[in-house]
Amino acid sequence: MGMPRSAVTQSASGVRHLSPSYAAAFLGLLRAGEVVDRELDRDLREAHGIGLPAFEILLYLGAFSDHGSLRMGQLTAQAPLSQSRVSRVVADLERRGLVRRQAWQDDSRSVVVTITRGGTALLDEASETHLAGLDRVLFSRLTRSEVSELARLTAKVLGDAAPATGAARRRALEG
Amino acid sequence: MGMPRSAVTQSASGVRHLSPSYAAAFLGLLRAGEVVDRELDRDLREAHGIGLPAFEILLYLGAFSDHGSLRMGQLTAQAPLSQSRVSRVVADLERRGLVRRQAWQDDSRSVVVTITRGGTALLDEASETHLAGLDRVLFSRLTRSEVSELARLTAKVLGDAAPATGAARRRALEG
DNA sequence: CAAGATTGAAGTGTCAATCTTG
DNA sequence: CAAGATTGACACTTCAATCTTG
Repeated sequence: MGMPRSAVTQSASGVRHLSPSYAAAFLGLLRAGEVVDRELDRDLREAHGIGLPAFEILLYLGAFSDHGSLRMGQLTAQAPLSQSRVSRVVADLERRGLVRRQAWQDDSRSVVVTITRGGTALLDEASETHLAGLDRVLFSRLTRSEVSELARLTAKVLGDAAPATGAARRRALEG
Repeated sequence: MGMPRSAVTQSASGVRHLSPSYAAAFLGLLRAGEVVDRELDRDLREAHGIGLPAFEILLYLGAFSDHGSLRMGQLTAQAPLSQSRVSRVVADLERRGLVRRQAWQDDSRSVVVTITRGGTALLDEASETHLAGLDRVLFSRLTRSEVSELARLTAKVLGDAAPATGAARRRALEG
């Protein structure tokens, strides 16, 4: 199985390497991901003082939770960040008064994170920045059907393997 | 211009956010890039003690240069790394005896990096690891035409903006 | 002891300042 | 002063150790 023989060629020096088309797909995927990530992160930092990871956490709390609250474990499951990273980002958000942390009633080992009024306000503003950035670096460059195709291809690449923090994510989604 | 209105919807809480299809393309691109990068980096580190950035530098020297030599500026232009990062990686490679650095004859401000015999040997081995990893995480999951399509879409996203270290890259390619 | 979360140490990367040569 | 490269200080991220509660 695996890649067809034509994917690999031999350079003058004898080193086996990828054919141009395969190299373009590989390098393109890595660099496009980097560029989009970096640009959006920079936009948010310059305009609102928070990075993309912090923005995503506010977004999960503000837009994809029932009452603006999620436990740390749930956040770790959704964000493509390690448990320790989520912990540090949330601690920073709390320092800025954008979220609140409190022990969970049912099991005080868990910590419930709740977005504050100020956090919601920042989220609203930052969402506009984020959407504008996405349009600029990604969506304005593709047709609607190309967006769908990109979604399909990347999903296929990701396959079963859950994004980034695979094991932790799967565990948390089950628990 | 930009994205169609259908790309943005309004959640119960009133926050504007991406429609599922657009979110999938965005998140998919970022996470697929991260996963592929991370896996290939780990493969190389475990098997050969060098990361993906160092591997790419050896590859440029060993497979895509005329006599195994390139100036620092040329390396910076090709690798998606900052000038300072290239400097540190090359310094590390020299410590391990995989490359050699010497002042350039024509202009001793420049440094010429040359891959050593040991570096070439490591490159040969690491290339096999790298190709196997690429097959596992990327190419075995896509058909040949999907690989082409991914290359086309990511190139479109990258557009004029040169990958990562845009300005530096363009400057160096001209000089 | 197991689960949930935090923290210390270390790796990796960037920006800005610096050093050297033209 | 400008160009090429290196270095210092700092930011971000992860792994492993730790702390607390069940």
